[in-house]
Parts: sequence; structure tokens; C-alpha cells
Amino acid sequence: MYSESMSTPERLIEATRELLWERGYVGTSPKAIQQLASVGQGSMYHHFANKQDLALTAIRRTAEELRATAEATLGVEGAAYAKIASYLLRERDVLRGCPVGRLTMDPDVIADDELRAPVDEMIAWLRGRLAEVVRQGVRDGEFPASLVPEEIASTIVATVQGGYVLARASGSPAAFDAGVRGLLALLAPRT
Amino acid sequence: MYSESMSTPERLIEATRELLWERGYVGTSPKAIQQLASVGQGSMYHHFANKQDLALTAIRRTAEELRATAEATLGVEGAAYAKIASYLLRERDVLRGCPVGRLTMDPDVIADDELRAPVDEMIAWLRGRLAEVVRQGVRDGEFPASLVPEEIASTIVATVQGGYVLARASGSPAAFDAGVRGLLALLAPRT
DNA sequence: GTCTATATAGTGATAGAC
DNA sequence: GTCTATCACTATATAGAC
Repeated sequence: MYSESMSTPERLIEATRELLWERGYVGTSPKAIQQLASVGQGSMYHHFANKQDLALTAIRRTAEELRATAEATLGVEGAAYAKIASYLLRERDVLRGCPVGRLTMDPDVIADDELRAPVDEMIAWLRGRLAEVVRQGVRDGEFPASLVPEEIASTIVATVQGGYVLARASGSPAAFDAGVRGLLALLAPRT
Repeated sequence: MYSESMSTPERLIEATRELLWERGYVGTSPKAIQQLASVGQGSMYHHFANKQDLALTAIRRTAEELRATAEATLGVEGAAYAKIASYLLRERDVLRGCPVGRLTMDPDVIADDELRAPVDEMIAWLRGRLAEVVRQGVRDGEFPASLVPEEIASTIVATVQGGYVLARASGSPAAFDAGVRGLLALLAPRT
């Protein structure tokens, strides 16, 4: 239930973001969105053409938010390892999973190029941004020159996305933390 | 459409496995199962109490199969790194994702302890089994003693599970391969 | 064991009044 | 902009005949 101070379209978008995160696209019905947003059937279809249209708006906003969150941990001054650690160790609602990554398991999102696009872009951007940081680390002698920045970046993103899977399977955030600590140990500069 | 030589329950289980992999629990309807299995409504409810019952049978079988597949790569004689590489590099239908891991993103699976149990057990077993291999590697001096086997095992499983996310987001298996190569580079014994 | 009939609720909209 | 009515279809079964 969203504040009455929010406009109707705004409440619909926020309700959709919430439900997409919780239940995915296939598991989210227009009716559920309307109820969570306290908006009538007619209103919803006045502001948005259909479920896909609303979901697209919601996904784009969520992806943009995640990008900003990541940049906040990676865009600071400092050593590459420290930036990566900061990204990996930032506070997360682990058991809820990643609101963007989880959409990749949704058949209707993957089947629809328009819905998949913002998901793809966000993850591609993150891989590229992390590759930059790894490249800096190699350049500074922090990491061995044998490492391929794009590969390590993919490993980092995968560890996070997969960490959510482990955590949700076991019902505990501990599994996520274990995976992250393992990766940090592997990345740690040998002194 | 499954062979007529398979029994009715068998066709139902196989159809359910297929659909759970493709569309998840929330996205799979009894009707879709019946059609794929070429089994009538009445037949399905004769052999299985309901959707949950059938899904449970299907999930258990898939988990068991995955366990056997993993053991085939990890249970051989050889160095720890080689076993891990063999596990990571085995052939996979990358764009389809993991038939067990994907269920962790399904709200109705996570909300139902009975459905979650086989998923949890399979992933817990895999983490434990990989931890054993890492422990062997540490014992043999293949990996630094500073590594915590349970953590590295979690990182390995997470990289695989997350690799599927990257691949499906980008629509290409290349992202999965990149993540795996990055992890193998980090694990590679420094000579 | 399999089939058809029936049932309640939900899905994803469209139409038109207010 | 919002509301109610309506719609064809699907979801998830249950009941009972064959």
C-alpha cells in the first residue's frame, strides 16, 4: 500500500517494482498490482497500455537505481581490490535476491526483447564497469597481469547473482556471504 | 510429446520436469503438463494428488540426476584443480539455466518447505562435495592453506549459478564461459 | 485408469458511463 | 481520470460415469 501523496502512475510503478521483485513477471497479475497500488482497473489501463508497458517502466527504474548503487561503491578513489570489496560487501537484502537478475529466470521476460533489454543493459554495464576496475588493478600491479579483466568482472557479477541462489535455497544469507568471502580470498593481493 | 512406450505417470513426470525447467513452478499449469504429456485431466489427478505432488516428484528426480552428473566430474582420480575444472567445464545447456537453481527464484517454491527441500539438499550436497575437493587441494599443497574450503566451494557453485544469469541476460553462453574462465584463473596454482 | 462435466476464482484485457 | 460491466480464456481442481 503506497502513500496517497504519490500520484496514481507513481503508485502503480512502485507496486509493480515490488511485485516483480517478489514474484517475477509471470507471477505478477494486473489485479495484484492494482490492489497493492490501491488503484482501480480502469485507472491502470488509462495510464499504461498493458502489463508489459507497466513492467517495462518498472524494470527500467529498478535497473537505473541499481546502476547508481553500484557506482556509489565503485566510483570512489582507492585501490581496485578495495573498490571490489566495497561492491561485494555492500548491504543487501540477500534473501530477496537481485530485482534485475531474477528476471532472467522469467520465461516471458526472456522471450520479449523489449523486456529483456533493460536487464541486459544493466548487467552488461556492470560487467564493463567492474572490468575497468580490474584493469586498473592489473595496471597498478595489484593483480597479476595474467588476469583477463572481462573474465574476472564476469566472475564477480556471477558470484553475486549465484550467491542469491545459494542463499534462497538454504533460506539463509550465510551462503551468500561464504561465496563472497571465497572470492575475496582468491582476489586478495598475495603479499 | 513423450513416447507412448512410457507409462502415464512417467510421461507426466517428464513433462513436468521439462516445464519446470522452462517456465518455473508459477509459470507451469496442470493443463500445460497434460498437453505435453498427452495425458487427460482425469488421468493426471488419478496418479498425482495435485500440482505440488507432481512437481515434488519431478524436482526430486531432477536433483538426483544433477547430483549424479556432478559426481561424475568430481569423483574421478586426480588433482583437485583438475576435478574443479572438469566440473566447471562440463557441457551444459547454458541458456536454459540450471533446472534446480532456477527454482530458487520461484516464490511458490520458496514459500513451500516441501518443494524447497530437494532444492536445498541438492545445493547443500554440491557445496559440501566441492568443499571436500578443495580441502584435498589444500592438503596436497595445490591451493594456499589460507583458503577456507567451504567458502571456495560456495564461490564455485555461485559462479556457475550466476553464470547462467549473465548468459540469459545477454542471450549468449559467452558470459557464462567468461565467468568460469575468470574463476579458473583465480584458482590456478601459481607456478 | 481414463473420460467428460462442472465449479470457483483469477487473468488480462475492452467498452462505455460518470 | 476513475468506475463498473462485461468478456473469453485459463488455473486448479472435484465428481461421477464408463
